[in-house]
Amino acid sequence: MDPVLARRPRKDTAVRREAILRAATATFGNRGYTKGSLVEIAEQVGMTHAGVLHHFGSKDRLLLEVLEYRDQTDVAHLQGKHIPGGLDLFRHLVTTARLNSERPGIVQAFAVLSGESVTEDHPAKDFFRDRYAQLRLEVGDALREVCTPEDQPDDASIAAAAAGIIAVMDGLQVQWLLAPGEVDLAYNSAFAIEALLAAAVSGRQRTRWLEY
Amino acid sequence: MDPVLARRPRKDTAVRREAILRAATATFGNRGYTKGSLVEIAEQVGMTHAGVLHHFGSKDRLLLEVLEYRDQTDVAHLQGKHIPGGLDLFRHLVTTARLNSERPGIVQAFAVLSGESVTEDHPAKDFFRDRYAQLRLEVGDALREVCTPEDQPDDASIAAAAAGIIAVMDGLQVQWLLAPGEVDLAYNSAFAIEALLAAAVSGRQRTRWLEY
DNA sequence: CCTACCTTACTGACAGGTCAGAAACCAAGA
DNA sequence: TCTTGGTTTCTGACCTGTCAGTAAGGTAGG
Repeated sequence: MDPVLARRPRKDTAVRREAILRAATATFGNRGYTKGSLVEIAEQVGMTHAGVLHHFGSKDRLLLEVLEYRDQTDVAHLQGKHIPGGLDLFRHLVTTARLNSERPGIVQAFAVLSGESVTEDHPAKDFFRDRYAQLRLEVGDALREVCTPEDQPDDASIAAAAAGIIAVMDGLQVQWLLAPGEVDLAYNSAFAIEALLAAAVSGRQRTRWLEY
Repeated sequence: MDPVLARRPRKDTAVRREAILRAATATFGNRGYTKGSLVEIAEQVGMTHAGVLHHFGSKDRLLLEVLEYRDQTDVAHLQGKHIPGGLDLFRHLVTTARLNSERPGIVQAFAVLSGESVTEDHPAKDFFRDRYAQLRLEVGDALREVCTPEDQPDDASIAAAAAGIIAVMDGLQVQWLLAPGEVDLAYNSAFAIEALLAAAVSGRQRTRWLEY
């Protein structure tokens, strides 16, 4: 028996699995991972929950595939499928914020799941830890790229600004999801990113307001 | 029968209820509200889960009392039990961030619960919506107070800076909980607060890096 | 003909909530 | 002081519902 010919999926299986991933994104966003049930996900694609388990094995694995699928489709719309560097990265972040304000479903899923991920033994804990670590590195590199080589900020400022930029985007999403009419996600994100960018770049000559 | 004399609690009931609230804070922080069970909370105070329900009526009501209890004890350590205004408010925020880095339990509870609160029909949704709305107002007022009366920033900048300051503190907490060794909660919070403060105050004469 | 796909049927675990009653408590009356 | 009666506190048993996961079987595609 040919092991390559064996266990090959049927032709529209990929489509079916994508439908499940989208349904799971919606359900995990609306209800959270713990409360979101496989039955609810399965119903959206006209299946029983056992059918979903056939495709993904377990609820944990489904969650991880949902997160990877989101990351993958997020980069897909970028030209070159590659996150830019330097100032372009910050322009990309602002564009992403604007784009996000048109798709509350995905934003909600990520906001809910990243919050849940800090609980004990959460299946997405490693995913978010690694994701944040990588994002901090990329944003930090972009910050250094923006500065002139002879006037580089110290490492602490770079690290603080990078973590802050990522943090403010996440935090604004939660406030926006709770009160969409009161919080302008795109504008506020842009404002905060620029503020942190300026603080890191202007470096030592900026005026100090607080002692810390 | 005198309705005042009737239904009076016993003398150490308040102590018992506080113990339950602390246990619930720990459990909701570690497991989340949905996954955290009344049985686990009850065990920490040497009770059955029916005993907990006797005191708080339902799991939802317990959660709300936990949140109020946290807010209450948070203001208690302030002199005058009153959140300051002007520059003192931002100093208070930095102090709170430093304090928070010594009590991961409470930070975790708030991070997890605020994330969960954006899900459908979550019992803490109103709490967090109202809390953020009030915080934005207070921070916004403090920002205006810091500026000179003749050079007030526009409303959009005030709103963006206020929401951003709150957002960055929340977002940093999540990153810190996931990787305490890699993220300096206190320093990064102070850096971001100062950056946003500077951006709002310096107003129109600041250099622009991004178009938005 | 083999196997991917999916259903039906089922299990065991665990959840929050209800209820009757035991026990400790506490104020008021004798 | 002793008793009495109502009340708070809390348990143990139980109910109903939900959940992820498993097993077995059928069907149809390749």
